[in-house]
Amino acid sequence: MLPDSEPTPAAADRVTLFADVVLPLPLPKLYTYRVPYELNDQVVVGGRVLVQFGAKKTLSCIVAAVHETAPKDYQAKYILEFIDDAPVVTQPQLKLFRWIAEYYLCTLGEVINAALPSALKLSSESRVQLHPAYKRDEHPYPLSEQEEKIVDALSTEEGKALTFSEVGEVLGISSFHKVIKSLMQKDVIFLFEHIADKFTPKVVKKVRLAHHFVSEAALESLFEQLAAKAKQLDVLMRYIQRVPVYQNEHLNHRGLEKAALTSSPHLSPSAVNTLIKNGVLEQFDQIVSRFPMDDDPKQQMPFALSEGQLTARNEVLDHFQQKDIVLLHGVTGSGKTEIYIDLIKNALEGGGQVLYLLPEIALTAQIVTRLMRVFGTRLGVYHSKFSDNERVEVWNGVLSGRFQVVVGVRSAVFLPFDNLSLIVVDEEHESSYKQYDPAPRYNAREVALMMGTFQGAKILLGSATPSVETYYQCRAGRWGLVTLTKRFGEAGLPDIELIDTRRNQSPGANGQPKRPTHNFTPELTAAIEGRLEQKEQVILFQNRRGYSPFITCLDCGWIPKCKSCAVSLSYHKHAHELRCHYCGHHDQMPRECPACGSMALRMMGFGTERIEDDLKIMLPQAMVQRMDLDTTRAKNAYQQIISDFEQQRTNVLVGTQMVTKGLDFGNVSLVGIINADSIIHYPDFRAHERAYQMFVQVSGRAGRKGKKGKVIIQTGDPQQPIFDKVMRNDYVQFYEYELEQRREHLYPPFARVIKITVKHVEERGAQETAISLVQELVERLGREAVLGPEAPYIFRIRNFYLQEITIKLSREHTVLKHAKAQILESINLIKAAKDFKGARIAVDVDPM
DNA sequence: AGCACGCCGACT
DNA sequence: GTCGGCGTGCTC
Repeated sequence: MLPDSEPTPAAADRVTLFADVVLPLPLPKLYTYRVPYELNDQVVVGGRVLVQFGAKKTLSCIVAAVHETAPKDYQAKYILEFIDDAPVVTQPQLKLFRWIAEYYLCTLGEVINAALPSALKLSSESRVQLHPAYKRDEHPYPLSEQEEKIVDALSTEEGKALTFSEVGEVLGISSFHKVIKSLMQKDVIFLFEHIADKFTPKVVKKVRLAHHFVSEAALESLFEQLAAKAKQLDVLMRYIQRVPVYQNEHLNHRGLEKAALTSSPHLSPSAVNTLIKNGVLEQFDQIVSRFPMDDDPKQQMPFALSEGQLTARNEVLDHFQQKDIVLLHGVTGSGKTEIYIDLIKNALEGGGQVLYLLPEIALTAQIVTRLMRVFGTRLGVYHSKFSDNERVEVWNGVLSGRFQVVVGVRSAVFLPFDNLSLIVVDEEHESSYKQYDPAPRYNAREVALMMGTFQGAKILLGSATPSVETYYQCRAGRWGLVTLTKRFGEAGLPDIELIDTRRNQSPGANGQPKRPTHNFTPELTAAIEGRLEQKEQVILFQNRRGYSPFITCLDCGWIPKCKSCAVSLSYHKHAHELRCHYCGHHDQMPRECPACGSMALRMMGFGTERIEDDLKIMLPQAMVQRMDLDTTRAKNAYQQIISDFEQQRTNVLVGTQMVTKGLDFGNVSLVGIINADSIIHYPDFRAHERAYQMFVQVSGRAGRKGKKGKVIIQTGDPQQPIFDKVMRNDYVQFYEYELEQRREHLYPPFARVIKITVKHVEERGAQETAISLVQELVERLGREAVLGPEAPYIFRIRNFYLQEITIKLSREHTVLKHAKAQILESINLIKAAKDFKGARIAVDVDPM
């Protein structure tokens, strides 16, 4: 920066820079601000700046571009402040984010919002301060009691400032705005915006021996002085035991965590404090990483790949010579993880970064621990249960090069990699790679593929049940394919048995088949019992949580429904309440029917809670644990359940989808699917694919480490062709059948699908908006490309009525790009028309 | 997303 | 007569 006194350069030399910034708001455009001349050399693309937006708001945003073109139609405002001197978002990231926004039809602001840990998004907070001209004694207006309190609080020191919430605390009330307003009118205080970095480093309290005691003589006399103070002596002894101060004064300087002295039961915390007070120990703070650097890195676990794994690894490497993308199709339990680890090591030796993506739920301690053992502190983990501060540390660790390997869930694709050489996408078929609700509705697998292209990285996709789209690319020869057919350690694939639940059904009073009243067929019960006797473990899969999906009044047929969604309320026995699984609304369980007063309320259908309950009654010796959304909400609950099952403290695990994914237990010999029908009957072109994947994946949990497992599938319709393919374990046959279906009905991979959802508080509003939107779309894309509008099965969620429009497009890139522009145009047209004001329109590219 | 501007009902 | 409801349009 130039000092004020220096003459400014001649006008001709003086460049005026403008910065296009991304605001953290869902606005379609970038906004152009002017760079103050003195700060020209400070502006950095990817750095954060502070700007005034609108009349009131001060926002921090990311600089996306710097140029010299002054906007024609308006006067650009000045950038207020530069926050970073180095980019927080790198150039490769910006390029990727732009691609995401373009491909998934959302704004760059939405991508940035999803990408940055919220601690990197600065927030401005209003604060108040005493007016510099205010003098208490000379002030003309009288102040109220509350106003006096605020003035007192602000007068404690020069320039003291309070946030709004602190003002609320001082007053002890929450309605403080009036008081602030009045004080401002009287010119007692003024308001200003304070920008706070939300990231807080982790600090530990440490203690060390005061400098002048670090000698044998000094210590001896200290011990004499403390001879009568046993508690203090204990503390001191422990300290010297842990920190050998004689050997190395430097060790004393590094000190010891205070907690190490205060947490032990026979050491007195107050004695520690007394020592600090008397100057024997010094207390100090140290900033530490949330991911501790291991002082002595654990031994690298040497492991040898089996012959089959070795061959597969070499095949992958061979393919990488010509192709950038390879699918590793390995049956469950074939040991794909070891191959990944070997390839990651290989990639790291070449000096590049590695990203290892996992679907949300499979990110178990299991895999992380295995990777930790090999990669030690070079490994970063990025996970949805991480706190914001932890995320920022991983982000910065990638930027600084500390983390060369990152294991993470879908949002890990946003991390600031700039030199990726390998991306592993494990369980590539998983739908949790696709973000559903807030935009950006991206698929991390697709983003990873694009990232690979941009950074020249190789991509390894892995799955036992690859998505049809992926397998199609391999068959077409564009991507490499490596197949592992043998299970690791000679374990055979499990036997699969179908049990017909209809056969077990007694006919109802009028001869009609009743709803199933049993969730366990005798075959399943006997099998579970048999396995428990053998001290083996069992996994039961039921795709519904809660106790029962709905309840009904036997006298009048009343069924409780959610007041904001078109679904019945599920009964949760544990909480004894009715819950909506779509909006979270919950009601008390009624004692009697609110419609007719009858007491005959009956639970209908079976959720995981009920399976757990019934099993405990049927087989009291079984130790049953349930794993679903309700039991895994706490931060470590998931891990706890897994480790209990792993250590065989529990022997039956009942759960939803969670139990199907990536878990790896040695002693499970039986897997039961309680009700397969609910999985198959789903109104969606991917229903069969999803069902196939789910059955094969959950079956894969049975029988490992040399034991042959068994799978029991309960269904009311054993003739379904899908069972045949699951039982033969013939992926290729499934694929070919499914591909023909897709070809015939023109679905992916033969077409690209874009789903548009129109939401409106009124049913008519949703319908009319959707119809008009379809008209616009048909005009631009042709009749055959546009399907709908149609109300989805659950046609109302959170008080919004829904209408869906499905667009099918040719895969050709230029056509696709053009079509997306047309779609945006249609939507903007509809949004601008005032008849459709209340409508919200969401676009989902490649829905899952 | 906010927030200001603006045009119609229930209050002093 | 005003206060305030929230519809719509703009923010560099």
